[in-house]
Amino acid sequence: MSERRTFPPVAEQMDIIRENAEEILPEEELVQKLERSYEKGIPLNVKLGCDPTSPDLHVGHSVVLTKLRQFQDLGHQAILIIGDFTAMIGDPSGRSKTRPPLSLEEARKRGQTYYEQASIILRSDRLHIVYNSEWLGKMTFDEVIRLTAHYTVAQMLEREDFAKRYKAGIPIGLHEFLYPLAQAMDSVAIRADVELGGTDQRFNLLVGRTIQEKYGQEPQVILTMPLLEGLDGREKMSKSLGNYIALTDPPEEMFGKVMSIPDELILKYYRLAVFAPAEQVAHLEKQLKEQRINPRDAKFQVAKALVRRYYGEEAAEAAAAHFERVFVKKAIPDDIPTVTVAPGTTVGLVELLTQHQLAASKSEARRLIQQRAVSVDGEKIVDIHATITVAHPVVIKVGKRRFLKLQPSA
RNA sequence: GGGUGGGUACCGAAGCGGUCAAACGGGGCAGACUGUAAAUCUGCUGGCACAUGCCUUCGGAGGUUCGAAUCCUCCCCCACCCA
Repeated sequence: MSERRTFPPVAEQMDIIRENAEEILPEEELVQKLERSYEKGIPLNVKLGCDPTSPDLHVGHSVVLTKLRQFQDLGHQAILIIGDFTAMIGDPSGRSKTRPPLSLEEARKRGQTYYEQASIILRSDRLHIVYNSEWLGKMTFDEVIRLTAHYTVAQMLEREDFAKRYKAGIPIGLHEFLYPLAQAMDSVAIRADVELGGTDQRFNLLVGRTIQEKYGQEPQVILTMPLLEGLDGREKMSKSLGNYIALTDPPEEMFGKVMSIPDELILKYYRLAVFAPAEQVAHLEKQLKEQRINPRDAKFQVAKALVRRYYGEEAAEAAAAHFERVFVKKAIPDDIPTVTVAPGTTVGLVELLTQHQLAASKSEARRLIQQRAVSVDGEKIVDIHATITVAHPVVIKVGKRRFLKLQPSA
């Protein structure tokens, strides 16, 4: 922390920082902070808090993580706060439901995974990881009371999701009011200069400013990033809604998921998930608008770009080829799960589907067969009593994307 | 502490003694179609057996009844209003 760092000129930094940002509040303060940092050679503390409730990071998280990475690349100090303590509260931001709280231990464990996955995007130098139980866990009751005295119920109810829930008669746990305050204490503890978050974090981030001031610090600047809709195109991408692309999804999966987003989201994904340069986004937008490119092809391009970002060129090509093959040409992919069985074994199709997780239950397996979703070696099977004898390799297909190969053991 | 309205399948929400595995919507899955795992249309959507059948489910525990998601008792939980 002590060695002097050099930074690009402030104007240049601001251009990068503004890229894709939804809101920077207040922008002039950020410029001042940057100027001071530039002159003194001291990096800004850029905070990102994460709630380790769901250990799987997805493309939605990547939006704000990428912004943090940009700060790192500019020479600033990223501070990733693992909210192991706050996870016990369960952040209600943007949700209309109370979240199930987590034990400290469990939160720690998930925090570790979070960190591992975040480092797919972040660089490991200029990065501090801290657990907020370190300071929040030590606060005494009277310290907590003093903290809460800085805010009023009416102020808390300004937050949209609280207000909504209150109006709708949906419970709000008292502890949930403590969440923004706890998060604000994180900013105090690490002396944050800037805090990043999604737009749904706006309120919490602003509380940080107020509280920092109350504790005698210069308030942080807040920077919010747009929220990325999930695959359904309506709800925010989230694990619990299952509409997400995980950072650890294999290339083909990633590709396919992008192909399933509604057409209207193509550009947004290009911008926020791929973080493509503004000119390229503009170019694609123009092509789409003038109908010089088929939306399918545009989506194809975005899907490829996303896979390329995480897995490189080769994987991107392969994933594209796979998609082309399986979904456009409806052929069989080259690498499908294979089970070896004793040659000549005869099994009921229904049993087979359930045994290998191609169907959740026998009833479902039957339903699938009746709905003409199951084929064996390219032949639709409609008889629920069908059996299969494995004399040579047999390929079973369920729906569009579930395959299984039965291989007689040699 | 008092009052009122509630707790139904993955979610929302009807049902208020048999015709209830439970309307309807969302979600999910499948099929058709297509430029895609988009959109649209159609079907399916507790489990087991499939021939009619059986089992589990409507906050929990008991009870009434030939028969309960529906009635009664106690309990737990939630919201709102009053104090």
